[in-house]
Amino acid sequence: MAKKKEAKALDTTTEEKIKSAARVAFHKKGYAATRTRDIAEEADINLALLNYYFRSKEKLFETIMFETLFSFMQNMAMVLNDEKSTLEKKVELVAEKYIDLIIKEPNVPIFMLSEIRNNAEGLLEKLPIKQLVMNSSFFKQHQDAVAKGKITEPNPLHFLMNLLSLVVFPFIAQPLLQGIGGMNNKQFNELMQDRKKLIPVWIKATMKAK
Amino acid sequence: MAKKKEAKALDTTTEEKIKSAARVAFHKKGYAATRTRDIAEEADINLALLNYYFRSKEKLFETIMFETLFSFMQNMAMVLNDEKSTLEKKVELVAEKYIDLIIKEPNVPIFMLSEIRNNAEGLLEKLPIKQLVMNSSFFKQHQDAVAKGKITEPNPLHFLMNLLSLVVFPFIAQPLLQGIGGMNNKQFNELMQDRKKLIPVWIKATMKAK
DNA sequence: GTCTATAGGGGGATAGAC
DNA sequence: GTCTATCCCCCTATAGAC
Repeated sequence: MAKKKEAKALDTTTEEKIKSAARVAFHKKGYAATRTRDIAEEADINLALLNYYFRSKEKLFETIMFETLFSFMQNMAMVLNDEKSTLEKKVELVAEKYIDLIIKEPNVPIFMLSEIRNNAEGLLEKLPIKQLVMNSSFFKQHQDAVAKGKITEPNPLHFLMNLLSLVVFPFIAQPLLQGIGGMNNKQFNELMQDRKKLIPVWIKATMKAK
Repeated sequence: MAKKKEAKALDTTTEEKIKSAARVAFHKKGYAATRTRDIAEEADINLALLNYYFRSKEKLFETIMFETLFSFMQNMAMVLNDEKSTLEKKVELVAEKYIDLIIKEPNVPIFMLSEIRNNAEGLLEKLPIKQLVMNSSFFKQHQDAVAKGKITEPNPLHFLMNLLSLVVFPFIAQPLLQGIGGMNNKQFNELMQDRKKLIPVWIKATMKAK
């Protein structure tokens, strides 16, 4: 008793150091292309320690993957289930919050979606993502708006897809878009900042479109 | 002289068999997670032959990657540069054509974008993607429309991003969306079929939004 | 808990016969 | 061109000292 909870400041415990290094590596290169040696080196510990703490590369990956998915869902849930905000406000919040979030961690979306694709059943069945979305205030408000004739397309999945598409896709295609537009990272991020304001306007326009 | 161009029917030459198997494997699992042994087995040839034809896994990958990117760009160029179609018509064509294309090969978008991310400079500098888009009829028509006050947001990159986002992203997030919506593949594809008609309507709505 | 050293296996590539 | 057999490196995981 003395070692376990000492360093909670910035570099944290050994276990946390390993997880931080693993998170960066897995998010950047995915499971297959990441080597445990790189993680150990980046965490500034020995390779054996990694297995001491996490038993195997796969277990370590599962830990990181679960935390990444969980954090994503938690953020999502917070916005979609806020009973006090209108549907329009929720759209604004999703755009603003996720654009900020992804600018900080631009590799997370493609990482998540790639790895989910490799292991679809396994990963998703453990998290109650379906209920989270289908029972959300967001979905109820969408149904109301459809009933009142404020939204023409009745399928809420299209609405959610459109919102996520406009927010997330540009980051997934970032290198391609920078190639097309001749932009550096700073210019690209400025473009994404624009979208915080633009996406809610566009989404609103699609609601009444026919 | 007699072996090289005999089988052009369906299963094609040995080289083509290897490429077909490699294409499927790489598209599905990416470079790192694909084993040359799997490709050889799937192509129904010996592992040594793979190296005889392509010298290395990496060279084989580059071949597949280049062809995939080239095919994508060629399709893009054909639509964006058709001088005879209006901007609205081009939007319709992109939606229709790419949704059909991606339903047939649902792994290609995330494959392309993942691997581009791993090797951004190298892969994109070889293809004239910037000129292709920036000099396209599509971009000129967009500029015209902006000048005539028919489109409020003047940056053509936003326009292109929005179109590609709405078309491509749902496929990238397919397993997640199927999880949320409780859909099987057939139901998902039907939803994508809807979008062929819906996306042009939505895009048109965003043009005039403010 | 942390290290060094090494076992053990998998995967890419090649030698050489046919 | 195509095969079998094999090399050899690299990576994960573990044994065992401290």
